[in-house]
Amino acid sequence: MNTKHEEPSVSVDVLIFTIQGEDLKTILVKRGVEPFKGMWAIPGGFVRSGESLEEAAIRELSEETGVKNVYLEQLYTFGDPKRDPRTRVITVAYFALIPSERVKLHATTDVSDAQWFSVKNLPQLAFDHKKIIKYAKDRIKSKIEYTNIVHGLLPNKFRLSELQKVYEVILGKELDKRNFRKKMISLGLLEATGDKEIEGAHRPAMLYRFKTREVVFFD
Amino acid sequence: MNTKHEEPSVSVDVLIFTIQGEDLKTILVKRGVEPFKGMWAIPGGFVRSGESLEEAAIRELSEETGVKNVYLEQLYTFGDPKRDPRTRVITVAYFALIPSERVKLHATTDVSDAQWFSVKNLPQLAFDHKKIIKYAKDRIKSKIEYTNIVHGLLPNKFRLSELQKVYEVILGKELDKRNFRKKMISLGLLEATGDKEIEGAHRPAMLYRFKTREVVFFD
DNA sequence: TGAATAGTGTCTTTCAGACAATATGCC
DNA sequence: GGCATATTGTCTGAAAGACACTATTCA
Repeated sequence: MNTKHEEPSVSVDVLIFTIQGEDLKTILVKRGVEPFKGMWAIPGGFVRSGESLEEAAIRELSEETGVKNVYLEQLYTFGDPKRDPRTRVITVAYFALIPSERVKLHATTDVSDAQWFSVKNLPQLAFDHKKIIKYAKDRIKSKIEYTNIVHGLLPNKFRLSELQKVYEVILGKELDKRNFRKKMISLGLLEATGDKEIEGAHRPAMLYRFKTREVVFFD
Repeated sequence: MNTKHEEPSVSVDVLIFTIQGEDLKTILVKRGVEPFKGMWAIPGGFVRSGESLEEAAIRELSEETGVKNVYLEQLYTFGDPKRDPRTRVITVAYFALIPSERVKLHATTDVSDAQWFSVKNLPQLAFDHKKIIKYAKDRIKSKIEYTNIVHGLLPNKFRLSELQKVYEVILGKELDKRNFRKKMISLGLLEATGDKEIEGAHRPAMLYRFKTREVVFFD
């Protein structure tokens, strides 16, 4: 039997998400090299010899944004032989969630530009990256319904109305305030900090935090 | 910046599951080559140059069992640099579900043996395969709760009591017959075939089938 | 008629969802 | 006092879960 295999290259792509205002946004980089030179793409790079896939993802994330210690999850591995028109590249996609306050961008050497884009309004994308982003959106959308991963998108302390807004943006629909708060409190994953946030000419809000930043499944 | 990357090898491992009696079982092969020669392992092999990951998984599945057209899903990609003690191998794990009636085994060239094992009673395994099997069990366990993938473990027509047994084996607990049937029927995914199965000295059971073998999410 | 599995209904509790008024702080 | 956001409870309907008896077939 033929067990020959020409070795494919393996890359890691990292979808970096945050919430800004009414939008779920993701970082795209303008490619400085062929193929698809000049087009927008998900940040990524090849896996180095000593590093694990997750380490590679953390490295890419750090190169792109400088942030560390954020929520990171393996999404899916895309390996269609024609997804890169030149050579065989299998890519392991990860997604990261970062709080909007920590949003910065680093310029890196092999990209001529990097920018946040609303996922509702994406440019034309290199490779199969459109499909990958859709896959990530679907994963996040379903997973905030039965886990606490939303903590990745929020600062340590937050108002319940901020939390609700994140859900509304990701689910793409408005939620009832009373039912939302009742549900969130009853899950037992939040604790009131005792602090209040004074933000304007109105009643200040109690600040909450997640008891744990570990992933908890509920339902 | 150093973008050098020594190319890792990429393999596809396929966890093949079925229900037999009271057990969830999976196929393991005895390795005929180093590393871990003589130990049991999940069937797998290297991805060939022209084929997609899923095609590679289908090929492995077919080599191992001869079955085609079964439920197949990408599980996770394992890429720790030390998971293979000799060379760098990144493996994309898939799992397949096959109905117990279609259980057969093919001997293949690079294994000296292949056998079904209850996942409750596994031998020592090569590589990180113990972890991979646990990951698959957890995925199946959670996914039968909100999708119809259980159809992959059943023949076309089946008794509701068979269906219930599959759930009980995978979830590891007994279920109430009346509530189970009420729930299954109410999901609207089943249809009565009109046929009955006569099996012994007792009332024959109505046979049902899934309206579709596509994956349907519920809840 | 006995053995074995199939098939069925009610009650209670829990959770989701609709819905609106009062509270607090700053200006 | 006016403005802006925070905070809170009730009712209803749907679904989950506990629970036991009758039906059918064959030996």
